[in-house]
Amino acid sequence: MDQTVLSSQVYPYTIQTQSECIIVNQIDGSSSGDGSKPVKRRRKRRSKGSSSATNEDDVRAMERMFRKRKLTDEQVIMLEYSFENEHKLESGRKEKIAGELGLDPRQVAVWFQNRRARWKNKKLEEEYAKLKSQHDSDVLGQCQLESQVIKLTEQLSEAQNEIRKLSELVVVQETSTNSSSSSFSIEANDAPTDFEFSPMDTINDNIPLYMLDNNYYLQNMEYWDGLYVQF
DNA sequence: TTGTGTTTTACGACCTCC
DNA sequence: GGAGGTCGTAAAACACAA
Repeated sequence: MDQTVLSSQVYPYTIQTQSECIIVNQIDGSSSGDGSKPVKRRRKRRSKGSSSATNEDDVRAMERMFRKRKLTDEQVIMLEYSFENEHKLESGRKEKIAGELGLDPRQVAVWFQNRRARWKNKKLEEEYAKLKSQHDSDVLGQCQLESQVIKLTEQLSEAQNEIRKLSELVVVQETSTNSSSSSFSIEANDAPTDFEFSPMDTINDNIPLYMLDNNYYLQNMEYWDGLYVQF
């Protein structure tokens, strides 16, 4: 840890302390200057723009870098409290907070910038979780609907098979009946509407037949594939 | 103790607004 | 043009498992 810098908890750090720090590290790179743990020499930040930095710029950058240290719990609590009230930081407020907490206004500004970034990330995570939950729920609903479709399709298929069997049975009955004295037809080209049936006859004494338009129909019939068939 | 992952502090580059 | 914003990133500080 950078003990030389961290020993000063209140901004501004003395230039002397910072300079000592810089000098010690520039000369040695392995000592903090106070006999404590070695201080890692910080890598110079890469520059996106022009690389024509002067030595003065380097020194200033080093001084700025060596200011870094953790804020105290009290400072963080007060900053959080302030952030709760207002996420933006106008100039007067920044100066006021900095004065109250003994921080550099620049530190307050940076803290708010970082805090806004964290807040935004948190919001994004919450939004993502919400959307994911909704999506999962939708997928589940879709699965349920699809299984329902499969089930109903199977039922429909079974019903169609049943209809086909009964249709064939009716045709067989018709054929056998036609060979005897009574004759009737179950065929129809159009579905009759608004009619009333009354039992007129039976097939094999147990299937009732109904008369309409001089044709015989079975009980519980439905129009199916050009025929009236019973269910 | 050390390696590693996460959080915090700080900065540069770039953008917008007044 | 300056102040203050976001974004991306460096590096210290910290937590924690091995």
